[in-house]
Amino acid sequence: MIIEGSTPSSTRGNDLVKSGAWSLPRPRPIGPPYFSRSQISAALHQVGVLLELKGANPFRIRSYQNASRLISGLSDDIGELVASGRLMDLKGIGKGLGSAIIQAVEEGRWAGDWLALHDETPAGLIEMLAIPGLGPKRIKMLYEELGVDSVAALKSSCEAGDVAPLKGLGEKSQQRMSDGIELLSRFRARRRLNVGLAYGEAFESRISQIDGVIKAQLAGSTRRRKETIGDLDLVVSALPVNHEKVSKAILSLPGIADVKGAGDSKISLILEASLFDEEFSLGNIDDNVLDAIGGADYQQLEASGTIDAQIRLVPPEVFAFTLAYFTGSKEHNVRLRQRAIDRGLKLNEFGLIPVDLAGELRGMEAAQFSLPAQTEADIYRHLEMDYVVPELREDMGEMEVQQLPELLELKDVKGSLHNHTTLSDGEATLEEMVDAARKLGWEWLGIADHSQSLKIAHGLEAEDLLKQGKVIKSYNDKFSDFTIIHGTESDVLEGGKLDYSDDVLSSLDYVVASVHAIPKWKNRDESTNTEELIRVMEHPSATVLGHPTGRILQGRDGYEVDMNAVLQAMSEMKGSKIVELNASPYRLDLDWRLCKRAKELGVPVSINPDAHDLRGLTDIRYGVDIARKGWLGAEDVLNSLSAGDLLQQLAN
DNA sequence: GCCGTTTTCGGCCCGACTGTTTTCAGTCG
Repeated sequence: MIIEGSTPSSTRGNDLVKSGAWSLPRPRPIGPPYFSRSQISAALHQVGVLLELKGANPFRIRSYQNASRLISGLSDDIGELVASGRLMDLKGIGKGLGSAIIQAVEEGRWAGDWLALHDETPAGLIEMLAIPGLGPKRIKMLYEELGVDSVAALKSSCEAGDVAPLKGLGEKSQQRMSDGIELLSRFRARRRLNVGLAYGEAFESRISQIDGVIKAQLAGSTRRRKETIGDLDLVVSALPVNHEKVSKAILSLPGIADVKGAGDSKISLILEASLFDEEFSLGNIDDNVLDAIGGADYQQLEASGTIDAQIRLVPPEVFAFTLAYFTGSKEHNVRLRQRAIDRGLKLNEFGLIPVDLAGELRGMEAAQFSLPAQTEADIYRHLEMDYVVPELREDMGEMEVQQLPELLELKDVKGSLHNHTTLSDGEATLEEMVDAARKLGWEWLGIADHSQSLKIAHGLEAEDLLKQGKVIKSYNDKFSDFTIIHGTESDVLEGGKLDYSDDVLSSLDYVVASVHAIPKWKNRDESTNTEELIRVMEHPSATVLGHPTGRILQGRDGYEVDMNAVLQAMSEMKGSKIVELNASPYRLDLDWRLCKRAKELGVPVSINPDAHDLRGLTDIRYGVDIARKGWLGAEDVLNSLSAGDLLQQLAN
């Protein structure tokens, strides 16, 4: 496979591989456009992987992968982009890819060579890419030499000893493949941000306490606060004289299930839950979410799961460079290196080195000529840039923008709107939830229990909802230092209608409109869903669009919906229409890539833990992480408002 | 397959680790 950064590669835990949906997407019945942006992106990705297995030119493969990423990150409508002829203005889309995409979008037909690639590649080869240590070149060889075309066939070839005699392989490689197949059967998908942070912070803390360690810092996608984490990256600073000792100490820490490799500067491990002092616990999960991620077996599965970790051991003067290198996304790092090159400098994990000084020297040897950097901010300063916080290092505009925004912080949060109590499917009473919110230092709390139609979550009858309103009013009359704000999470009903009568709805401070009939919505096409969401939000009482796509991370994809169009429509509606950023680590929906879009359109964001118990309120931290990643500042979210200002805005 | 203020060909990031080798290929991030 070609060289990859810290973004998920085609070889590991890819959704397309996992679901077995490995064929080119089918066109819509009517068009153009016959394909959506995400379908085009998926097709490019697939073709890239198939080209790897065929042994194509690595740079050609990279073109497909770059294009896939480029297309998936667009905010423009793909149909419009094609129709207006702007597609080929994109850097990375040339004649070849451009014409293939145009043909697909305008005529609903994939390029002939793309289809041929699918036909000639056995599906089992794609499956084999998931085996650690096995890449496209060896898969190709195994297929050509032994006819191995599936994981099962590879297993028997290993057992028969047919693999070891092949050129470039041996007993150890054969054993490694056998072990890899065994590992595949263990839970090895990407993990959600909260799980990655739990492992990462615990491991970081353990390494920090090792004698001789100057500093240990979590890097990688966890530090960037991606919604899911492939593996952990840690950078450890220690004097070279201590490296051997520190390395030994790391390898003897608890929680290590396996050592994949250990050298002077790099240790590669598999961690398991025995890393934690206390028993690994998930906290309360609402039933709706639990269903989507595997039901009752899930807790067990999560507790027996593993996570890979890479540790880099470096001398102190190199630490900032290595930290930056293993924190930035591949794309951000490419841009940074280019910026360095433009200034006659070479940037890598060892330093920022003037090209004319280093000459032919490489790696650590060249690093002795590096410009000095105590912190990452020093590196950005050398490159004549403002410091870019880790969350923004995604090449999503941070390299071009004149001034980076001042981002939201957890301390800016004064409350959150969407939370549940025991009246519907919560685990804590109204009073308990309010106490917990006060302890977090909040000034207000929104209560939005489920509405009557959602029987499975004990949705409130109108009468009970109004009664709850009276209890809340008497509380608010009694206390002046805290305000409860009364709403509902109204189910979105057939035809884009809201639950409860208009009278009942208009008596509330706000209404979160949420789709729960996920199977039905997943069975419909994008335009129907998009129209229906827009129709819901046009209801005068609808204030907040709850978990906008219904996705459950690592559980199910959301329904198809053009969120750009929904946000655009919301920005043009009368009154205050707000989009939720659901802070539950199982959802993190609105996606961070769309937070930036909401900000540009002036649609306010409400970060909501959707708490079903006391601990659930603290999920707000993941919402703040994702909001920061989506470029949001305190002024872009409702959570930073005082209760009075919030009520005034909701009354609009 | 893409790109170009070294522009239509030749480069496209590159270092660590492993297992196979005796100088390197494959994998990984």
